[in-house]
Amino acid sequence: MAENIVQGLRDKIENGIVTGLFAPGERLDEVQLAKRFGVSRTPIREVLMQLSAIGLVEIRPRRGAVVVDPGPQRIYEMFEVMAELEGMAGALAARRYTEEDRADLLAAHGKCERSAESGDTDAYYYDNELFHGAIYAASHSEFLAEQCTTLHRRLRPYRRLQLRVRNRMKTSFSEHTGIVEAILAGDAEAARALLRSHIAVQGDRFGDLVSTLAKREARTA
Amino acid sequence: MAENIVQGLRDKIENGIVTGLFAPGERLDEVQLAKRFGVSRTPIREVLMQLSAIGLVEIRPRRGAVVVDPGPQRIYEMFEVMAELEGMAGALAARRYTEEDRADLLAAHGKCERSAESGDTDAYYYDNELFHGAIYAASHSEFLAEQCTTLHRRLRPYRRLQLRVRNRMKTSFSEHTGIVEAILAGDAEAARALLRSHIAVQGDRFGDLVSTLAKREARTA
DNA sequence: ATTGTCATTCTTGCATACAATATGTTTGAC
DNA sequence: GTCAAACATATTGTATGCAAGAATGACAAT
Repeated sequence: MAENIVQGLRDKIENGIVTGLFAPGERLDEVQLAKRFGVSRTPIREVLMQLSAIGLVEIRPRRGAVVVDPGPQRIYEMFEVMAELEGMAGALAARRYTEEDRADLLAAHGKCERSAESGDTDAYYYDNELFHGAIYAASHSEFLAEQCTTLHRRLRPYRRLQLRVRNRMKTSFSEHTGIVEAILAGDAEAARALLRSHIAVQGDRFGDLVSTLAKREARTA
Repeated sequence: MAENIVQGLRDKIENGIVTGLFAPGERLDEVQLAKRFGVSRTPIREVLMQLSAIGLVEIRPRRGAVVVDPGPQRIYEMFEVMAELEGMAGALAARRYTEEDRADLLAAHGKCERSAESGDTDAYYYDNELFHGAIYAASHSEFLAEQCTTLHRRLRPYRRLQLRVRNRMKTSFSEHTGIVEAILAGDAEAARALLRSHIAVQGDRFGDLVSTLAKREARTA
């Protein structure tokens, strides 16, 4: 019974938020959650504080915790920052990647190819995470990798929504190919530019995102 | 007696870490802190978890919390990311600033000028924060501003050290001038480049940082 | 009928008690 | 004399209890 309880709970609740089990705006009652998971309120509180620090929930003094519901504007901003950080990771990776990094990157890219062809969005979603993780690792900046991973996690639900847009998966994969080429060619600025536009929610994609959000909003209301 | 207790404690302990009252690597004993601040262990634990989520302390299961001691490598990486984010904020600010932003930026710049001339590093440190805050605000990206502010806080102790290096304050101020000009001219890429090199710990400055860190290390040991 | 106020209830926030684990020290055996 | 094992102690992790504040509902007054 190490702190595993808290850790496990954190993952469960975080996952619940990410997958929509806990809807944005929903109130997270401490005793309810405690009963639900068969623990006391203390670990629940600690989990909620952690999630609050990450920005997934908001704790209003004396008024409990609610799942944060970032508006389209804020989600756009988050993607904007993510694009910049990923671009940076790509640029660093292009300059610093080792043989090992190269192998990992190609392996992840291969996995993405297979799941893209099979049309399995869930598989692609997972392999896509691997792919981006490989880039973070190749940047050889631990801090940057952590920042990217954290943001990636926070954006998880919205990325998932985006994959649903028609053809987004195939497009995404073909963008990956260009990114891999740029990195392996050691072209830092090309890698940066390609990753930026790969992540950024630009043009039509912003509209797609907003409308998908609206749909989900309607469903939960 | 709202959640002020936890909030107040968080500021106190965070500040203690930042100012060196709690040295890097120091163990943070829950009962000691509880006695010291006249509260029970519960709020202390909550504070420690929050600081852990921010990355200021590390909590090892069953082994307590210690003040994180990032090595030079990691500190360098943090500045690297900060440089990129500030550059981004500057670029956005150049495109989006309003009349109000312009006034705030110039005001902050003026304050920096006065404290730089007076040679007061503490005053300059504070005004410098205002200056950068004005840029974040002008970027009109709340999320980016939050990220920048958080990182800025984490890097606080090292920035302070840097100001001690001879002439750094004057150099910093003259760099500010260029940044202001680029932003107000609406030149996004110039603003980005100038801010990047303003923040980045490049060339000699990395050596300065490491040696200053080593000095401090020796002092606390 | 609507609105304002008061009271009750529910929930959070802090403290304290209890349980479990890790670490350090001591003792015994080889 | 040294190493290992066991026990004791100290410290973290979890539960529960108690108090204070906020939300909700009811009742009364306009």
